[in-house]
Amino acid sequence: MRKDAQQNRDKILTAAVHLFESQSVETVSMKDIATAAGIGPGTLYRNYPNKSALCLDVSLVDIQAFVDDAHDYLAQTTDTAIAQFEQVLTRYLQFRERRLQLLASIENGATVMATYYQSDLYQQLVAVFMQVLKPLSGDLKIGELKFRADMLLAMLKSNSYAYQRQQGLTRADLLANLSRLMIKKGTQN
Amino acid sequence: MRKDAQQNRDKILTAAVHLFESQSVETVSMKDIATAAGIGPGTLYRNYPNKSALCLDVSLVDIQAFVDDAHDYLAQTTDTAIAQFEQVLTRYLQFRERRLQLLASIENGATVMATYYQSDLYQQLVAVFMQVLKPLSGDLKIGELKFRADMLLAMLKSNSYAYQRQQGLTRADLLANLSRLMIKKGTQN
DNA sequence: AATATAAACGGAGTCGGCTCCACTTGTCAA
DNA sequence: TTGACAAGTGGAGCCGACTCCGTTTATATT
Repeated sequence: MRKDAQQNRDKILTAAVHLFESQSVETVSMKDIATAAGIGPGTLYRNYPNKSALCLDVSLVDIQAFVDDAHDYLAQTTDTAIAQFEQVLTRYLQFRERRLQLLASIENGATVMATYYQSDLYQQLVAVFMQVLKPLSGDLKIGELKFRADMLLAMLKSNSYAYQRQQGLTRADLLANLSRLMIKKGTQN
Repeated sequence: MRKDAQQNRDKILTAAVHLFESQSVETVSMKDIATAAGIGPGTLYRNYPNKSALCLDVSLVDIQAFVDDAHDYLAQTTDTAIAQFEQVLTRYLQFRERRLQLLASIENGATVMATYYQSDLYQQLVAVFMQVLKPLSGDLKIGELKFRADMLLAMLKSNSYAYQRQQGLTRADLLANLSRLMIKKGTQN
């Protein structure tokens, strides 16, 4: 990779982060980002095939931070299995709310999501949820556990928001419902 | 409503259905539809605020057909509860595959989805799944049952496709995983 | 039938995502 | 150092979703 190309990549990311901080993601156009980075639209698009991909790259660090935070928490906690599940879920929901717009933009991009699902980071995310689901679920084959973690992440996507839309379903209700669903009686903690 | 306005509404729907049959939904532009219907873009957009809304209207009849079909099946079946659950889910997945493109377009429109969730039709859809989930789940409060039905629908949305992306998860696997999750031992059938 | 008017029309125009390609520049071999 | 060329650039331009508004028309009233 040429040195100037690397510099441009950095400039894009910095510009995008700044713009996304000062305006809503939707109202920031790709042209705005290119201009702020001091480059042309063509260059922007050679680095990122579409807006969703750029949003994903901007968010990567935050997603990784969530995963790391969850690992730290799980490494040192003495909470019950249920409390761990609820704790991790709560943090995930908080993270999602903080990055609502970026995540919505990412999740609307079908091709971007397809590659994201293949990524190591997404597998780490799944692994975190598998870890907290495992003690709740009795003895489950690994594939089944993975399925449940995957399902959880799918239903919490921004375009779903089962719990937000269903008027009057609070986060506490969501947690309670999910716990009840995932817990096999007699096997927790 | 003026008579000519009603006629235009009909023409739009007919034109849209025809075009969606002969090309992919994505490649049909709103202008194409307007032209085929013999009206201007302005008129099209007065009837449907966006493409997603039009796609939803085109799909309404199919969704209703699925609901009716499921009701008919449930009214006359003697299958076990598990078989009923799998039967209804299978038909739903088949319906979704048949209308993949339309549903994807609908589900990408956040505002359209928000109103769809409020609609009677969506409530009917939820009710169908509540009906097949109920005998699997032991005694659940109505709210909890509704939550699970909602969750199911959310995870099966086109932009999720948990099962398709997770390479090598067949429809049979999906059914098996969901059954295992939803069945409370000792209460099925 | 004539008229007033609200309802509806349609197409020119805006805006944003994205592409294409003629041009520039960093790099490396000689 | 210089020349060749792959790598990279940037902006004009396309296309499609969606809006705005001056014009037309159905219909209710007289």
